[in-house]
Amino acid sequence: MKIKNMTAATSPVSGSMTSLWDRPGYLVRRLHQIHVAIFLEECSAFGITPVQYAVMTALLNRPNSDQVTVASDAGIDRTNVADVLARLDQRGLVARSTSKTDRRQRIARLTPEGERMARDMERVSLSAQTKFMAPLSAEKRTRLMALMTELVEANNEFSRAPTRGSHQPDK
Amino acid sequence: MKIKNMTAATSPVSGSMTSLWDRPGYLVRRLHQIHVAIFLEECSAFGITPVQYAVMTALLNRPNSDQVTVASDAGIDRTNVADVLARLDQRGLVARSTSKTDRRQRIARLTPEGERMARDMERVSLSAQTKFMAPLSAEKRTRLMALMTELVEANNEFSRAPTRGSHQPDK
DNA sequence: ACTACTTCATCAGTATACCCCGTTTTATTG
DNA sequence: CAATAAAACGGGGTATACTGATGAAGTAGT
Repeated sequence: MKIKNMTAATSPVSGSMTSLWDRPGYLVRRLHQIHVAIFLEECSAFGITPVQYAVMTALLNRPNSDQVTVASDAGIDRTNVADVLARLDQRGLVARSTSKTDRRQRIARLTPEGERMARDMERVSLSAQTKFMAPLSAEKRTRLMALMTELVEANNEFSRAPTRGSHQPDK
Repeated sequence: MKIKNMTAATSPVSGSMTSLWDRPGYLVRRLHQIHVAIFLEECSAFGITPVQYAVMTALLNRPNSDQVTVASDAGIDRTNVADVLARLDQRGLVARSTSKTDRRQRIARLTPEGERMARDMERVSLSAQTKFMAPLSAEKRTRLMALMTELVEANNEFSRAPTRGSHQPDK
């Protein structure tokens, strides 16, 4: 095909010529896009999306959580969690009930099938990670993970889905 | 606030206890989430989303492109570009017409208002970038950008919206 | 106890992002 | 040149992600 460097030829633009590739937001969006594509391909046998898997993992680590807790644990918007849980419920992977101590809360937990599937998916989830990070050397992978973690932690408050909990015992 | 390390206390889970924070996909998703939130806040006066801004930038750099070219330049799915262009068209920021040389193609270009807004947005776009990357030192910012660029380039093929062009004259 | 505030959930609405499928138009090939 | 392949677009469908509003249930202040 060879369509290379034709921007300069066809662009009558004057000054800045800002490339999208210089923008962190563009790179982050593309990275997200790529990861979702790889994850869906690797996990096509399960028909589970990355967000659904995050929710299932959150419920695996802390069963019987209300929706706010799940949202916080999984880093997902409150409103969205309800939709995701409804889909998982409909597939029989999650069960929901009203809390007895606080009748506002809806408590969610994995069904036996859901728990089994969550554990089974660990393998393909790992292979998706591996495939995603494969182009980088081991050292670069470690550095990237550290930088992303630092940036997410520092900017946590800006998201509508801030995690209130701890992923680490906090040194 | 101080809600720390309550996972271990409430989780009856046995073996693996995989934290979401160890998964690159989770970090990438959160990073994307956070960036969108910051961008929308900084650019609230314009009412433009990150994707819409990417499309406008693509049209600024290469006017009169068909939708496939815009999709490739902006790193967006083909189907999605049509929706975004329709919204920008409706707001009078973009004009569309059928190509004379290939009647399958719909050619898009910025209107004068669209071009003015795209240029005006450069300032707020930059401040959104700055705010997003602020928690990292200058050196770390550079490293992160380099790592993300490398990973996007290497994994470009896996995305549904691979860029066919070049952001660099290629070496 | 009554009011005011907060919290949890839900609904409606918008935008992104992708899929599959079908139609039209162009390009290719036997 | 006709049959076939390929490309561009659109429609229909699903899932994520967030805003704003509403209502229900719990908490706190007076």
